Amino acid sequence: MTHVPNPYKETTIIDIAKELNVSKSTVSRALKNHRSIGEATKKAVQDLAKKYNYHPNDIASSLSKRSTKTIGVIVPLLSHYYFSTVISGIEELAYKSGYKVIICQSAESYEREVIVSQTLLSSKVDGLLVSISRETKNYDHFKVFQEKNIPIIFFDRICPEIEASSVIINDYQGAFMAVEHLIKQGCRRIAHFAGPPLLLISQNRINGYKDALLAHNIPFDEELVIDCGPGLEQENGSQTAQQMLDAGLRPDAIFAFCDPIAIGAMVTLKKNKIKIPAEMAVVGFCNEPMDTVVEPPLSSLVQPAFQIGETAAAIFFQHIQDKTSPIEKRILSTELIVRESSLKKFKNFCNGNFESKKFCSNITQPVAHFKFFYQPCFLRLLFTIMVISPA
Amino acid sequence: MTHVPNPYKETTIIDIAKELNVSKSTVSRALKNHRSIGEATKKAVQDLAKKYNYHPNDIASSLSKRSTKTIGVIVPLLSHYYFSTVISGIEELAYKSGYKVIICQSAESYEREVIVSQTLLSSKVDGLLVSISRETKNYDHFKVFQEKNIPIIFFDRICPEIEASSVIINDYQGAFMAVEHLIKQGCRRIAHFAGPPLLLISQNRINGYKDALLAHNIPFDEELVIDCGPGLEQENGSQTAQQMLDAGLRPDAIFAFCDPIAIGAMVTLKKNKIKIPAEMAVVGFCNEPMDTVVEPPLSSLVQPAFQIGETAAAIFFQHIQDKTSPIEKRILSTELIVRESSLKKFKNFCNGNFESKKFCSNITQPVAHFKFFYQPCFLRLLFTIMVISPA
DNA sequence: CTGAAAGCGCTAACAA
DNA sequence: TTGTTAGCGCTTTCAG
Repeated sequence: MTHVPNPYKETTIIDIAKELNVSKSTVSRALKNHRSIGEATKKAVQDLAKKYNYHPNDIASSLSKRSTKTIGVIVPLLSHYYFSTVISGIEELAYKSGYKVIICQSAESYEREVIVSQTLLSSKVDGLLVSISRETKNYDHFKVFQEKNIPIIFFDRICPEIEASSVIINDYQGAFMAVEHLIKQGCRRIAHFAGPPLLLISQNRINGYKDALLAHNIPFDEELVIDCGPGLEQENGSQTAQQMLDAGLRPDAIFAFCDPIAIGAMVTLKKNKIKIPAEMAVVGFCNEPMDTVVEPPLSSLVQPAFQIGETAAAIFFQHIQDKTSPIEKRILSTELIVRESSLKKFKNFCNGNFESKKFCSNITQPVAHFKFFYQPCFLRLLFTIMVISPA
Repeated sequence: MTHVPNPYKETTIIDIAKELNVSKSTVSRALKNHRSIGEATKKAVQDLAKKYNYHPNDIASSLSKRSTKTIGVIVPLLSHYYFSTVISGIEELAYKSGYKVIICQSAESYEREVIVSQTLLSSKVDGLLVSISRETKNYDHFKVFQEKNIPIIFFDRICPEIEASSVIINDYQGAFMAVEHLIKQGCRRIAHFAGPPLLLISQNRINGYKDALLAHNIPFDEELVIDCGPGLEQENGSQTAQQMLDAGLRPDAIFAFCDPIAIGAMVTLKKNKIKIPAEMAVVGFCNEPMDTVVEPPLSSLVQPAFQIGETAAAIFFQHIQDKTSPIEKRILSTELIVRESSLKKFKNFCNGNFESKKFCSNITQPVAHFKFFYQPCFLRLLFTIMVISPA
């Protein structure tokens, strides 16, 4: 009597085994092309699997292998270009290695971060890649992973308290370059629209900002470091800029924690008829696509999102391939993209080669090559500069 | 002799059961607060679980319950604001119901779409939410889900061949409204930068475009429907616009398939010193944040991404709660947001109330209320209009 | 080259 | 209120 698979039930290796009068181990092996299985049975099994539209049950396999081939990812917000691009980078590598990716958002909430990390723990992810929420200051929910020997890699917004692998960019250097660039443009009172104070990246950027001033003998003015409050969106930048103006502050440049804030600030400045960059230059951070759309185009620092994702994933694979592989802290260098929003003097930029060293005099780390990333912007820039600020 | 849990092994309900001299079923029940368990044992179990840092193994539970409490999502690209926002909507509902979300990108590739859907099948997702890739024309990989009674809900880019639930916006109506609006602005030669031809949304938008022309006795000119080639990015819009100009075509308006294309086109127009909207008006589709940043701000049609995600998830929950619940095809209405890029005549917009009926004369579906969505843009618009095109 | 059997950790029907 | 037992579908040692 032939075995008829129940149409309301998924076909399993047992169904195939019965039909072929072999054991389920044989089927299991045949299905994954195990070399110790005879060609004939192998083919028979595979054909029947196809015929019955068999799909392996990864859940069962995970349970028995004690590995889910899944990477958990926690980001603050998915709808930020930066984070979704990081995820693409992670996914790309994961995909190539046959890993799945479960993505969770903390929505910038500590509480939710704890909950989703617990979910991920229960889902038995093989590893965790995280960029922490801006509220997080207790890290116990991450320590659990380490106790269970689940590799955890932080990216961008890393965790200061935990000894774990991480991949970040050189925020200090980026901020330093941006501010030094502004100084070379002739700016002397440079405001910084700062990021969420708990985040290391915010602190590093402030430090880069301060040190660049210091390096150029410009006194640091506490008043010019302005907190943008909670939120990293355009409206926060707009509000902060308005508050600044209302307070009678008139810096000649703004270095913003991130691009949306910079763009929001630009909106306010334009509304107040302040000329950018002539009266106030602006530099952002992240080099988001929007930067080339706003007018004038926004100078910014590259955060190689895709590469950051890839790197984080690569470190994860390293850890699971070699359980003893040491913690790795990767620091990617950043790059300053100069666009019109911060370009007061035209002459500096005409001679083709830029001395990157000049831009980063007292940074020990290797310096990113200073170059024009987006060709067309240079052309447009020529044009616009000559028309708008003939200086 | 007390049972000492192996530190190299996760604590399981068995460990707890042994230590407490109860059965593992009791532990299992106590852990989920089953009412038939005595308060005393319940507390003992829960305390010990905490002490041992017990975390349930969802894999085992899934296997035994034959449900993973997981929703699979396939989107073309994560790094599009639209899709990541849809996912946020899905996640929000999923999260509230204790469901996980596995997100996959097809990267606009048919081949990859097939592979990830197979992965999701093997992962035993309880349901699948999909927006298909622009290459997809064979749908067998989705039919498998239906054969296995796994609910599948398409959103935005739905699947014409499969009888499944779906949530889309009224693309036809949106296109109609956009084009009618342009006509009311005095435009007579309106070009359409069309989307990927395989997608239903592209076709619907073309139809809306055609019918609006028809309704206003403007002859349809094949030449003015321009394919943007593969890719929905800014550069595609730029190139297409340049090709159009090079071909000697000078429409007085462009209605683009999506915002990045519209913005790309605007860049080219500006480069060619064509005044927007005076010489050429532009309307996009999706109402992305960038629209308010570009100059002049871009008119567009709202695609309520978050709500689309929520709705798709809601339909999924409906399906799993009631296996027999019928297929549901939800059509959300869209809304035209008028900004400066398409506002040639000021007078039309001064009297407070807009007659939405006028804007959608021959559409049977209920019409979205035509209103200003983004207040500040109206103010800025007043200002700019008066300065730039005093008409 | 193939099979038997013992799990992986949890659930749930049935029994007590 | 609690325990017994039989799985869920697959992997993997060990034995043939």
